[in-house]
Amino acid sequence: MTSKKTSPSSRKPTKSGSSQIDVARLAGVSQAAVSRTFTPDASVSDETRAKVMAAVDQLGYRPNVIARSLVQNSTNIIGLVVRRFTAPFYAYIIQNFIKALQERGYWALIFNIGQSDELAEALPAALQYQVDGLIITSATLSSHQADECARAGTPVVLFNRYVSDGHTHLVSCDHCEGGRMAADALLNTGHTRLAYIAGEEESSTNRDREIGFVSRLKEQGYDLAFRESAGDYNYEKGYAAAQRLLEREPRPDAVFCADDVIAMATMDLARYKLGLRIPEDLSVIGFDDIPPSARPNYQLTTIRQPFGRLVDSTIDALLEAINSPDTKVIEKVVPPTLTWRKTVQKNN
Amino acid sequence: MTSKKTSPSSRKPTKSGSSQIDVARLAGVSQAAVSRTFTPDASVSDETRAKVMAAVDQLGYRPNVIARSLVQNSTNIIGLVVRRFTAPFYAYIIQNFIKALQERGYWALIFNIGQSDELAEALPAALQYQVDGLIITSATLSSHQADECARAGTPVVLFNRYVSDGHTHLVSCDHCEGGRMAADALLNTGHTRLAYIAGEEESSTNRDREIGFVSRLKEQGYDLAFRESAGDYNYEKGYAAAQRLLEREPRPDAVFCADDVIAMATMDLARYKLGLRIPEDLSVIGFDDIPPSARPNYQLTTIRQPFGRLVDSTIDALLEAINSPDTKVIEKVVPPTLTWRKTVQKNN
DNA sequence: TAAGCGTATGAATACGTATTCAATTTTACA
DNA sequence: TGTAAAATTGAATACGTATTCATACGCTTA
Repeated sequence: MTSKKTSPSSRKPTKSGSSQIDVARLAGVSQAAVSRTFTPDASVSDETRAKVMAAVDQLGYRPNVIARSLVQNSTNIIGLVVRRFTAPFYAYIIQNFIKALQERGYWALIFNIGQSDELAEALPAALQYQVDGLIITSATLSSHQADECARAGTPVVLFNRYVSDGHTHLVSCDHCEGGRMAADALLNTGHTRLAYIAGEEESSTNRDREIGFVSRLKEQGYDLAFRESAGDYNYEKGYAAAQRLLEREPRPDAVFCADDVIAMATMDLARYKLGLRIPEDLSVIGFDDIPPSARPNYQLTTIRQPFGRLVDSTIDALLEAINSPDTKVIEKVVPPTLTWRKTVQKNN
Repeated sequence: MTSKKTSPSSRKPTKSGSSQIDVARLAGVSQAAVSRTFTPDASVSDETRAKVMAAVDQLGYRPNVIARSLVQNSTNIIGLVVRRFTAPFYAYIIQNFIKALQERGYWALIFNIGQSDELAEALPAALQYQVDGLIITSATLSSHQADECARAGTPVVLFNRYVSDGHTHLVSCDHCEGGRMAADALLNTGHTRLAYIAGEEESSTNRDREIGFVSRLKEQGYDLAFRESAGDYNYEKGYAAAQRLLEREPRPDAVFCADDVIAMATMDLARYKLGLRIPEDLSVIGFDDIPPSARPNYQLTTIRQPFGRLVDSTIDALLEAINSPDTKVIEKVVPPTLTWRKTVQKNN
């Protein structure tokens, strides 16, 4: 029983914790035996396993996942690049991602970016951490960045950004179709003076929603009579935009808001500042169907992004790409649905 | 130039990416030289650094942080154990944690738990990932769990849970004091029939807020005339609790809600279901001061938890514990402030 | 009892990096 | 120009684990 190797007590003072070697010594077996005890389907006798576990308990040993990751070339960590963290829709999405990943044995390393271009800093960091895969929400990958990921062998799935370059996996709600559904909902109920309040102008989600909305109006022989821009998906800015919109004469009789938060701001302004009745004096339709939209005093009619399907599809796509690296590019577009509540006037 | 060592192309097919050895070969230097090029303050000549960087560019090499973590015994990852992820207050807190950590060179590995007892699963996972430290929100650490962290040498800071066992670092808002402030605010404005709507009964935050509120009432010679419980920090349950509360006769003239979400639900019910005016017919005071409370149609008077100070203090405490492991137990209690808006009647 | 085969085991090696140590080169100063 | 000091370099080693390979063991079957 030589003691040439460093003992736990002679390590750096910061971290204690024993290794498989320590366990092996105490149990009177080899380090390999300890490793096998923690490896499913490995060949270990009940006897050695028992000896090992006894030593494990005594030392309070816990496997070092970092070391395992190094040799197995897989961390079981998924990088989650995230913007607009506190926006209700994304708060739900992110939580669902994390939960769904955990259920499949992965953990989420979060990269919070303020602006889309901060992706340039987050991406290298994620790759250096050897994440098994990457989910990017609300930001676009430049072709250079996509290359970097490819070189690192790290699969990426874009969430709710549609960029069909034939190289990047993506899962997105069909925002364009959602815009069309909103148009249909308003036209079929007899509205004629239609308005759109935009969210973040630079985002593809905003663009697609507007394109779908306007193109359907044209198809039916209508024009977009009013347009205002909040400039961001944000209650305060939405409130201000609604104010600019509704002080015009004549007023629109229906407004499609780029998301539910803006829609709620519009409703609050219309009702409590301008004294308008909804939907009698003004119809409002939103996008997302976040939980607050169902509250009694909103009862917002809105285009629903199907949370669950979006999250599941994204994770499925990512795991597929991880497990079969040569899989062809996945571009999944999920249709939204219309949640009909009480903010669109029916009997026009 | 022997080729005994495995070349990148003969590795597992899943991940490519070159190592320092590949770079060293191409640059005609030793692996140590490459390592030093990426180590701040290491001694490398401009010449070799240049050769190395050229090879790095050519190969698209990127350091493997996992391998570095193994040898340096430090991952630069902080585990963030989180509940009630989508509650607005926590969404903001979590985002701020992540941002503040990133600014200090750390990354957040998220562990989402549904119930407090799921900590039992999350904790071992976090420790196995060799996180440098752990922040636990809205959940309590059993003494056994605290022991496990101590054995692993992983510092822990509890956020907004007060358990003075003399062993666990913690940072918390002074919820008890917040309750007292709410009581003062209502009593000083002449209210006499006071109510409390509880949130999650099992949580220490709810308990402390109520204790502070009630004890101050007693001090001033008043009793808590009404009590209802939502059972959770949640709009729908808050709405239902408010309904039970406000159908009683005589009604309270002021209600302290365990958090802003419940307060908003109470306001909505009172105004739009019962036709009450706020604050003329009913005063409402909340807790947290989340951004929506400032919206024009709420203008909620509320006890503010100082986001920034809480987050900074928590991270300071954690980094302190990481860098000087023998630091004595930190128990930082941050006082709340009163944000006076328009939901408490003044002229009684 | 002997042959045969599956099962258990430990030694050795690899993963990609940082760091110590000794040797070498360069610089600074007289 | 010579010498001491400083800066640079590469070989070797360590971090904690999984895994290959060869060996030793135990059991079944004839």
